[in-house]
Amino acid sequence: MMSATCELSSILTKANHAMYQISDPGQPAGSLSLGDSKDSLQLLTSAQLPAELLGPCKWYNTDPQFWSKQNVLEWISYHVEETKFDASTLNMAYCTLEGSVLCQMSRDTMLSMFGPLGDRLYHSLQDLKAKNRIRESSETFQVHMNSTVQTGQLSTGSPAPGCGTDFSKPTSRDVQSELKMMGELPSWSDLGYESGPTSPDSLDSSSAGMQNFPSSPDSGGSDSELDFSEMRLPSATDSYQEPGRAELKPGKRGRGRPRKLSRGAEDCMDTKKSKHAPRGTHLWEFIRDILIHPELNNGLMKWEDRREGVFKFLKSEAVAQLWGQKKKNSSMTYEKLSRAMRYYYKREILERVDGRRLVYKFGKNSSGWKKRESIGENG
DNA sequence: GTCGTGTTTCCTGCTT
DNA sequence: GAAGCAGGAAACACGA
Repeated sequence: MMSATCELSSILTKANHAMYQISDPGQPAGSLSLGDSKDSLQLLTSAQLPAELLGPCKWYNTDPQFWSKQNVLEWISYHVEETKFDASTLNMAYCTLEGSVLCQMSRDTMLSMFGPLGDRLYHSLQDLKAKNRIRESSETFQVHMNSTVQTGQLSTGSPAPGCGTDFSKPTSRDVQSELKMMGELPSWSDLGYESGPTSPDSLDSSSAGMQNFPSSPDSGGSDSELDFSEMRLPSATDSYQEPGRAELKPGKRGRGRPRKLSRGAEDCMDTKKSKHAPRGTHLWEFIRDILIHPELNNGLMKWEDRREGVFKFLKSEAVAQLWGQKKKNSSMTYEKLSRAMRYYYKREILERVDGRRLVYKFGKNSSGWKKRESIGENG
């Protein structure tokens, strides 16, 4: 029971990680590299994604017959999230079947395997099979049309969900150039969380070379339906001086967090804020998740004493940037992150480790980092 | 609208 | 001097 929960949680977490990956790694000097990460996680559960954003998900656009285990996992994770299904009741072995195997199953078989979720999964599978059959034939038609009429952007007329591209949104190039301006900024692809073309946005953006723009949820319900507008990185104009702040005496600012842009201005930039956005994973969970995936965290952090929950930041700023990516806050720094970490002392989620820089320890109110709790993880 | 929570931002002072 | 730590203060986002 626990293991299934943890595993699925970890899967969802990985999906979450995929979300952070916002550009192809330019591999700046000193940045992280994992080598070939093609086989690494490409999970996209899209918990908060409306169905219409799922079009570009790899599994969505692939005939279930050809689904890899990864696709199957993504698909199941998506439905788990959508239905708020208790993942602990799932047998993880069933979640990593090949698509071809899945396709041969009867409804009853799926019911017995996935319980109440089986029915939904079965119908979803049937729908997707049908959809992909239709699409294949329409694509064949479209290829023909493209070669005949060079429109550049020939609409199929019945795009997959999520195809309603807003081309006014920043493209991957925008994002990437912003990233370059920021200097080193490891993304989850750097960490091995290659999201691949599973992103709901990636379909549309593929024309701009944007294959890896994941979206998605968090393990705990995410704070985000990610899209380009939200992943926007700071431009020169973004280092905002808040209204009112400028009126303070020069050289010295007032205490406290400066006000952000006015509502109106904010809305212009970020229309999605109005939607309810469940809280994302907390910082400590984010940290924990990095730690319990040592094969993927690629030297960002390490355990000093796994049993005791003692860990160390190896690339503090990189972790902060990653956290910033997750929170869509490109100005995140280790200093700020560490302040948030220090708030955990009071709540005993973290404990102080005196005299050691960049070293923290999980406290009694944290969970999921112990080996037993993070089944399937090493470290 | 209010409140609580969980940050985020900035600061000062201290330590390594 | 730089980086990191500690913690105060205030702002902000979000859910209840």
